[in-house]
Amino acid sequence: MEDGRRPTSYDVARIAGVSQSAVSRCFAPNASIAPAKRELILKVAAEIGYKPNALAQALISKRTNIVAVIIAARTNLYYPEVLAEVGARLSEKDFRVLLFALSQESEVDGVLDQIWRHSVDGVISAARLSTAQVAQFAEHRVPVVLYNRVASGAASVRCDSGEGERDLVGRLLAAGHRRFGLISGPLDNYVGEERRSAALMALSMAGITEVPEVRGDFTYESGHAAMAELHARGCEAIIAVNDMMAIGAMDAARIDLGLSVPQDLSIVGFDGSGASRLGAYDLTTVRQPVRRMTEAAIELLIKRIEDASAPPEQRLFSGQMEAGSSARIAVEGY
Amino acid sequence: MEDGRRPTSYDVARIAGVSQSAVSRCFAPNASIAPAKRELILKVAAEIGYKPNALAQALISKRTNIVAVIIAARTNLYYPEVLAEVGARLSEKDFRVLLFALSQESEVDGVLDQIWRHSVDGVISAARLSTAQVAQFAEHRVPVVLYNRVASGAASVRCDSGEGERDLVGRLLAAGHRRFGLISGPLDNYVGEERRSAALMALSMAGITEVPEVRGDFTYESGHAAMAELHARGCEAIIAVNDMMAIGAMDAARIDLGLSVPQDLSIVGFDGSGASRLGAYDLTTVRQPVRRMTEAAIELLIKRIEDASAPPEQRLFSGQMEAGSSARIAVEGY
DNA sequence: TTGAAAGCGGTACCAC
DNA sequence: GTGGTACCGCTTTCAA
Repeated sequence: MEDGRRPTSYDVARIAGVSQSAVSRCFAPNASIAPAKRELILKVAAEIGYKPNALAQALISKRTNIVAVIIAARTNLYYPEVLAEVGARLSEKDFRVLLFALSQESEVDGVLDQIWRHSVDGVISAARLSTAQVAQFAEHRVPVVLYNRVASGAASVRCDSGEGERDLVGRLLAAGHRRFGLISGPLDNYVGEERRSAALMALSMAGITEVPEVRGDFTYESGHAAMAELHARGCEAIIAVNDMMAIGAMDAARIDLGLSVPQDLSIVGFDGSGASRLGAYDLTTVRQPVRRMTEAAIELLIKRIEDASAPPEQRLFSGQMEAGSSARIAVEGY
Repeated sequence: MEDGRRPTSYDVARIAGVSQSAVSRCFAPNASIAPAKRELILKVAAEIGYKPNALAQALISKRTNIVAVIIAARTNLYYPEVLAEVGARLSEKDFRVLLFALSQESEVDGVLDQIWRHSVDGVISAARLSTAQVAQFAEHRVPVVLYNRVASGAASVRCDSGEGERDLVGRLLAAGHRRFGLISGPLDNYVGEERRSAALMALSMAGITEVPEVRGDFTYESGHAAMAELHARGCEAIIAVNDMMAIGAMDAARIDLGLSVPQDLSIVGFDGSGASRLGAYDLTTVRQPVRRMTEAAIELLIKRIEDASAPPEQRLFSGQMEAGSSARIAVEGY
């Protein structure tokens, strides 16, 4: 076997004195093979270090046991948590992760191309997909589950940003805040816009329609920059649509503007990402149930991989308000 | 073609009235094919949506264009930056990433098994590999590049923690600090131990041999917990072997112990991770040149993929001291 | 239970 | 330049 190439099932067969088919069956889930023969084959296989070639298996069985994970860069400065969870859950189920981390949403088409070529069994997308792109999944018969995104006809798992945001705004209102400022996200981002409109809607129902708004790009820097402007416009309660921008705003408020948080200014975020829990920030935010969400995403995906006719289900989770110390809010029933 | 299966090169050949070989050549890098025929084939291919099957290509050509990336969980609470860089650089070179995110270092063996089965072209490992494991790479003829790890006989790219740590300690000493405390990492972690011994060595050369030490696990929480103990033992300059622990220590110092940083206490970290730059911390640390390091890792890897006989090179980078405001240090030549 | 043989969808080498 | 053909390493009938 030491001739350089890796051992194949034929090598095992030859040495064990059995047919190649027998070797194959030995490594199949419900083989029909005599125990003694099985022992022998496994022994030989172990000796020469034989492992089934995943490529060859996939080529014929039409099953790669690979799931592609697409993640948009900007969207999730907090994605490590999601990614780690997804990876762990998938490997428990014996799936490997082919990762596509986009730096631009425009790269999606190229990624899809690769996905088709590699015949992945399924896809989890935390990047925006157009209707046309979602349609391609159906054409190619590749199940997809969207993570915190929506698209008609596609399965999805998401955290109901609207509900969480309304909760947050309601509590800020109940605590007496009236001069709000909004740090929103890019126009093309689904969750950002969902949170933005939920916040504005909740405010307008309380009679507050003049809400200074600055659009950021989910980064610390953009939140930091937005703060100065909102302060100049008299805002006393800042609603940022994600945690990183809230944290940037908080630093700008405290360090650059010399304000006390939450005495002079209340700031809330959204996500419950790692950074929000840092002691220096202790952000009041809405935590997404990442673990439950990733589990659901994988459950939905595997269900659709195993039964192509399963309908594309949507799962909605609610976030958990985390009362930090970055905002004066009403904590109890308000 | 609408019979459910995806089009193959035979389908294209049949419709275009050419041989299957011609179709194959059409999609090969330096085809030898008549321009007119080429046009025709590409047109038909586009019409029926043909894409070469990566599995079949890989099976015969022995090239998957897939690189496995192994990342250990604890080690890199800052790995998103590394991962994003690696992914971006690899896709520029037309490689896909098969991601293995370990939650336990012990999972490495299982991961290696998957790696062999999937015939990846190369591996980048930011997880510890035993000598035996490194040897397996050689046996399987899979090039590997270690990221911030070392192992004899394996190519590696790393940031010289020793140099950076000595620099940091030297500056703390020059600023007059004498009562040091060390927050180190797990015993089995290479970079952690390298930084730890560099710090202790530098201190001992300055005549300081009594250095209270608490071992953490690279997390915020462990740094936070370590602080109380070090403070109780009279430390006034805290050296944490990574940023997250330094940040945890800083919060403990300021919030729980009511100390002013850096007036009462100096704290330094290591990595230059995203969190260190947050305004509330503005950590004095050593920044690893992540971008240059990932580029080097990929360059080394691709070189070895293309020329299996290329010797396993080691590249060492130096970190850049970032003078934040978390420590009183000597800034100029000391 | 077992082995022979036919593919899976390509690449590569071969005469022509 | 072109098509024929062997073959990559496995799964999957099928007949024995």
